[in-house]
Amino acid sequence: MLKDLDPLLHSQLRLGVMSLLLGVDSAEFTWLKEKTNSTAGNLSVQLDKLSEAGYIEVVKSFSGKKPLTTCKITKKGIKAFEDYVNNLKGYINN
Amino acid sequence: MLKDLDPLLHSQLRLGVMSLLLGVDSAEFTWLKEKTNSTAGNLSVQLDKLSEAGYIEVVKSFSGKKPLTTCKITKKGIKAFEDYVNNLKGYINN
DNA sequence: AATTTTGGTTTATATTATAAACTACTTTAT
DNA sequence: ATAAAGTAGTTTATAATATAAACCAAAATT
Repeated sequence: MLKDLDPLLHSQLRLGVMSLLLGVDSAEFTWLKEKTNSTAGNLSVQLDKLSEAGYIEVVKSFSGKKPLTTCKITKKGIKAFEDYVNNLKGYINN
Repeated sequence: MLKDLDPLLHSQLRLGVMSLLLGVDSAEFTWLKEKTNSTAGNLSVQLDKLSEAGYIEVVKSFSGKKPLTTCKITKKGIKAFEDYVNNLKGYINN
């Protein structure tokens, strides 16, 4: 039967972020912004949501004197992503 | 690169409807309601949206004296679904 | 020293999803 | 015959979500 899709992941931008984070050790805000083609505001909000869900870890530091936001997917995030993909397959495979 | 996902299909209920319709010649409202586990109101609204986009065809008739709503996916709908799935793969494969 | 750029956050608005309330008719029970 | 319950939906109000506009602080550029 059709399983429910995690609403936190069923969002183009958040799914894009998670997909990108799966492929790297960690990623900077500006890199994610470029890769996802999003606005800074939108990305900021969505990163917060993923972070509050424990799907990613966000570290705010400085690169010299400029703020630097770095994101990393968590174990919980990887699991959620895998579950999401598995459930999604019920919708798209056949 | 990550392609945009058709917002009309990127919705659990509408995607579920389309997925179900792909597997049958046509389907009744009540069958879709059961299979998708949705409320009648929500389903009604989402079927309208799919219909207005030309992704499905909705025929309202009678079964004896009871109203009968029948849905069928269109060529345009099949194409949109296929495109959606292909774009989605960019997010979930790797 | 004014302007632009960088790297964001906050907040307001537009869009979307969902459920509650309603309509219209039918069937069943009294 | 009529009241109550069921069927098959639609309309509308509300809750949730996504998105962008406005903003902030510091740094770099002209």
